[in-house]
Amino acid sequence: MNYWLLKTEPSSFSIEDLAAAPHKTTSWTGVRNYQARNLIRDQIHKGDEAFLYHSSSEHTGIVGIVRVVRGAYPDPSAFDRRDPHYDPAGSARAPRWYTFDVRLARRFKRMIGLDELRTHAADALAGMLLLRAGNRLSVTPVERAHWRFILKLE
DNA sequence: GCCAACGTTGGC
DNA sequence: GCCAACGTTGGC
Repeated sequence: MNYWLLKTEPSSFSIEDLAAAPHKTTSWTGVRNYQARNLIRDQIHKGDEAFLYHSSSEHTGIVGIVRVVRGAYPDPSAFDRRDPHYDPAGSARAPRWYTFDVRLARRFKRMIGLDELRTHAADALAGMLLLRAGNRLSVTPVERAHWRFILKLE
């Protein structure tokens, strides 16, 4: 089983939105970055767990945990002309973009802020991709040791 | 294949 | 809103 970190902008989709969704489940659509696509398509599997991270907001940080309930399948939003993430380059036969489904496992009692995570960047969380300067990848793997350490911060 | 221009991400 | 860091595009 693998661990991940998924970024979302709470102004467009927050953990509150996920909590209110049917079955507390959503499909993680709209990823249009090849590196993230490859992770989704090749490495994210049913049963994996991921931190949910709120980015681009007043308070940025990890707000909870989701579980992958369905592995990769072609992202339908890429085939929808009216969708802002529509991409005519793909086809049903040769899909370019993938999605997967997650269900809310639990919300943290408190947000573990980016600033707090950074205080451990040189030791316990050394090498964590989220903390690397200039990292913009919306889907990143999380090392098991980092995962455990962050859980203890809560 | 190079690289400048452009668009996006995301912290601040 | 600013801007640094990236990724993508497209001319050559």
